[in-house]
Amino acid sequence: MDGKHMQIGEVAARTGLSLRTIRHYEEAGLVTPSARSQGGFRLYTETDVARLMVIRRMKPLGFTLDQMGDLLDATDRLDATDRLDADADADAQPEPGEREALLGRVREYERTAAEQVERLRVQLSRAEDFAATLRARLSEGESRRP
Amino acid sequence: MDGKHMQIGEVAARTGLSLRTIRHYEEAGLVTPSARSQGGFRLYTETDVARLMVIRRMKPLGFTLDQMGDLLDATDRLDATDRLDADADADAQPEPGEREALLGRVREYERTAAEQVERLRVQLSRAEDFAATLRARLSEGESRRP
DNA sequence: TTGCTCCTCACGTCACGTGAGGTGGC
DNA sequence: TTGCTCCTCACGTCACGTGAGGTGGC
Repeated sequence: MDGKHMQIGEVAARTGLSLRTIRHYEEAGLVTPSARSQGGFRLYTETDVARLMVIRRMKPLGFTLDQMGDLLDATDRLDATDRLDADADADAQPEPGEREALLGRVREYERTAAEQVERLRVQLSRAEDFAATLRARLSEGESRRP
Repeated sequence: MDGKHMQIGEVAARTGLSLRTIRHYEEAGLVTPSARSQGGFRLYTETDVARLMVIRRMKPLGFTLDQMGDLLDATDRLDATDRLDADADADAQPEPGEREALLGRVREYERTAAEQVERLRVQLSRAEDFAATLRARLSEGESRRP
């Protein structure tokens, strides 16, 4: 542990994800550890952990792993073209249409994300409603035999 | 359709559940249709629909179907003992411990329901957080090439 | 008879959980 | 050498989705 690379256990503790889940995300192509030890242990960087945290934030929105992978890919590419712009390396500019296509993909996800937030709000209010009903049923039941 | 019995399609429309889901809940022992037509069509009453709505309200809380069945069973029995009390039919009183046991079970579910509501709140705020990040990323990306 | 609704298998899927049996590394 | 952490299969599970092939009922 040199502060640069973490084993999967530490990553799990920090992200709140299970080892199996982290490995599953790797199988699904979402987050590949930046390195492996000679013995085959997965070694993660802060960047890897950040990526896992993004996924964790997305999960409640009900996206499939494929969709999350697609969105991560789009934002990665967008970041890459941004960096090319910053470098002002005219020869390395991406194709003119790509940037717009990427933004369009991300916009789509932003739209459905907003929808899913609404859906979550509905679920939350339903859940609160249910919890209140349970409490009412309980106090009613408890008052029957004082 | 005489207003008393509904076929599964109407129940699905009213509850927002799929036909498959309603049948699945039946397999799991949660809601059995009150009757069948001669041809084998499932026929539901308003009570059946109400039960399905309860399940729908519970779903966001992340209970398993088994737990929902257990809770529905407990509240059903509680309602039954309440009705016995009301009838004042002394011979038909439930065993003395049963009522307390049932209330205990319901209390447990009420406790975890409250916990899950908290969990949902966390998820909602994470989701909002993520949606906001996406929006920020988008307006940043859009302003790069005006 | 034609449609639409429903029926029962039964296999598929998604996101992991859960061992089984084995090895790395301080 | 002992522990603890990690590894790769690989099967299991939960809550349904999705046909396949067939029938009910206005």
